[in-house]
Amino acid sequence: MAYFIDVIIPIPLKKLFTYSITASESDFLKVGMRVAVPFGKSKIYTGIVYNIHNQKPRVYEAKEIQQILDDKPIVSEKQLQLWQWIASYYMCTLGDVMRAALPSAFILESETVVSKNNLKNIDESILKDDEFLVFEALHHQSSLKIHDISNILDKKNVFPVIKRLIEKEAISVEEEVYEKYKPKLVRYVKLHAHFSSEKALQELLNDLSRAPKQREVIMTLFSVSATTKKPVKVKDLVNVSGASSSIIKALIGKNILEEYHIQTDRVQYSGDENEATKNLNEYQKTALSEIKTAFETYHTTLLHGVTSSGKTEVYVKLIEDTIKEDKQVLYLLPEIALTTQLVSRLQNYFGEQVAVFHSKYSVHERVEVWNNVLHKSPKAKIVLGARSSIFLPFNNLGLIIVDEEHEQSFKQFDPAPRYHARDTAIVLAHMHSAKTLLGSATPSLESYFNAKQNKYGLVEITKRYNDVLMPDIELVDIKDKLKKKCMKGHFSDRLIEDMTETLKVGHQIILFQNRRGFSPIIECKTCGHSPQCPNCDVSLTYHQYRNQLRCHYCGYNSAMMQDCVACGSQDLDNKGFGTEQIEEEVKLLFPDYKVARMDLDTTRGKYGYEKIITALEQRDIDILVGTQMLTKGLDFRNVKLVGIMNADNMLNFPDFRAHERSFQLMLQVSGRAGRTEERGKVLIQTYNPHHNILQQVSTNSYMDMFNEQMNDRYNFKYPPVFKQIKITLKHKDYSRVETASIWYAKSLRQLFKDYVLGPESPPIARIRNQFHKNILVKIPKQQSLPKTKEAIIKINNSFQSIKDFRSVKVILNVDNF
DNA sequence: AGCACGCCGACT
DNA sequence: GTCGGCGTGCTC
Repeated sequence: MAYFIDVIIPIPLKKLFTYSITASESDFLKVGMRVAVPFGKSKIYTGIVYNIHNQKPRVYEAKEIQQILDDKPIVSEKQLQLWQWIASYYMCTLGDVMRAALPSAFILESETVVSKNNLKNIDESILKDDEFLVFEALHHQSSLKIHDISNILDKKNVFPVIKRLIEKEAISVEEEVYEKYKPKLVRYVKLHAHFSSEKALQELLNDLSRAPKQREVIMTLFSVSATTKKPVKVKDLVNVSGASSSIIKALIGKNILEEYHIQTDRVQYSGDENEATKNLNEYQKTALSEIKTAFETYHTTLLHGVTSSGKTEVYVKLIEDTIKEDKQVLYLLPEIALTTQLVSRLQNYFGEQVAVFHSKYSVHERVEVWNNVLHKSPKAKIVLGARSSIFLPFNNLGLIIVDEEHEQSFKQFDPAPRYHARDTAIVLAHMHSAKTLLGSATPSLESYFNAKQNKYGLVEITKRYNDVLMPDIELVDIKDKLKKKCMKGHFSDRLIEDMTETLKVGHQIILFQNRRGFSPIIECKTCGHSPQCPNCDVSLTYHQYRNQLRCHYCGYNSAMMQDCVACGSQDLDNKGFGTEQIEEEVKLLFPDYKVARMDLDTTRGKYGYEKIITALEQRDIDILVGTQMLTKGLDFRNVKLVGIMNADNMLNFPDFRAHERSFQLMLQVSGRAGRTEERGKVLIQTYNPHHNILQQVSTNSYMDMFNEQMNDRYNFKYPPVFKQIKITLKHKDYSRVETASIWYAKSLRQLFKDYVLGPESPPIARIRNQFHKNILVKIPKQQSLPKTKEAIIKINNSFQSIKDFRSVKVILNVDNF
């Protein structure tokens, strides 16, 4: 009997690939293990075993696998089920899901390594210039990677050169597979076994009397191991004894000390004993018992609690209950809200049972968390993580909490799988018969709608913790202020007045401006020219601190010019404004206070974000200017005033969710004001104070907003009333995408009639030199979603088979909001 | 996604 | 006449 396996390979290809294995390999292999398989002419990929069978492929000869990489599955059957669900729901391949799901250290790829052929003497005169360069380099270095060679030759396609060198038998190539994960080893020392007897030890100490330093080290080793009663780390021994590591090396060399390594976790929690969880107030208690009751009927419950109502404490109680039953908890948060603040808060209660998982962790750290979850380690009973943590190998989930449920960053937009972590989490919970709790002060319309439709349970907390009042929100009409000449730059007299007052009593201020950089448009006052990105259809944004013009879509940058490139005039004007400019103006208005800025540009790096938060907490900052980063569930005790510089640019954003988002954003920023005792103040500057959303924000009326927005969604057939799939086509040639998208939309219309919108060019029609076209398919509730997707896939296949359209990139985005 | 193959323009 | 551009097709 012949044996075969079907394997998932991390490339965006629909199919699984079949490889042949031996009988003994088939005994050993299990679904979910990794295998290294040859793919194409020369590549070796990591594949996940999807199934094991005896069906010989008919039309091709299956290759043999190269190597088995695990002795136990690293992916469980439940996970593969989830992968399958994601692939079919979000219309992508299993390979796409695999790429997103596994820590990159698990996905080994081969690299071509070039080395000199020593078996033959080469007459260097037969080599051409570039061939000689490579050959020469191999005299200095035993092996070269493709990347090195392209550096040496300074061109990207180096394969022809390599090919010729192989033909001349000057070099040989090999595919090398790297294990990217290396366990972290810590060096320990102990006394060598032959000094275990009293007598031998005495002799040793006598022998060492003429080497006092070494003797000292041995004595220290004794005292350290006597006090700690634990193995002694080389590092500790060096620290305590004050001896240099060369002395220890000498002792190891003389076989007096023995060196050994123990694998340790890179991520370690070192903290105090666990703190008892806090007692809940009346509202929290009610909420908790309501959630528990809701869970008896519903798999998923929405907790709608106003900002600063103490939702976290409620979560903590639920977590406590779940781990008492010896089940795992997944606590999902938007990436940016995963701060030390929250992590340490949870660690105070649950100590080292809390594991953290997010994108700023190194590949090594991620592998360790993965393994801890897989092996049901007590170190990973509670996983606190960003959206990708839904892929961890849970085997016994009891509860998933999705905090800040309304955050759009739970949805992955760019590479496939374009999944929504909140929705995937609910599916994941189902698979484990676990419960999901969604929490937010400003729930997304879809979740609140689901709760209203009785699909989810609904629990509300309407009071803030300690009965602090909701902040007082005031709208400032800047159109009026401009007319009356009461504006200083972007600041109204009202805002300046309140800022002065707040600073005087020693409180802090947050200013919110939803746009980074200094000013989005530079315009020549003489000819009206404004510099554009060469790759995208957008104006370049001026960033003052580097005196640069930058594109926020492709990252293009150039130095700021002195005069207009079109007419040479020096009269350049800034239009619009960003965080940088606000920061600048605040510094001029309040020169005696410390001002800082928090946006993408100031928070790069692993701790960039935390530095600012800590500074604010320690009151090293009086006024913080920032983008929406500020909104993410942070607890700033001393902030009493929040200023929203311009509410209009977000309200006018061309997206059906712009109003809902603006409401959420403004209420969330407002929530930063006055979180303890005193009531906070919020000033919203706007040209249009009568806008319904602004009225709803100022009166904190979620229900009004919900009802009004839902009405629009019914009328205009938008989610959550309708489902939708967005199809984006990209190509560098405009007329090509245009014809392609017209063809695509026409085919869709034959099936879905008026529920197809477009094709339309998005507001920014060209990004990274690719022209975009969007088509939107709206799906009424009664229409089958799987069947709709099938039909779209069919159309997509016919599209791909048209020669002219093959080069057009198609992106399918399910629930593109 | 890679990567090879194959067909056309611009250089020695 | 070769080198190297990228359009096209395949990968178990």
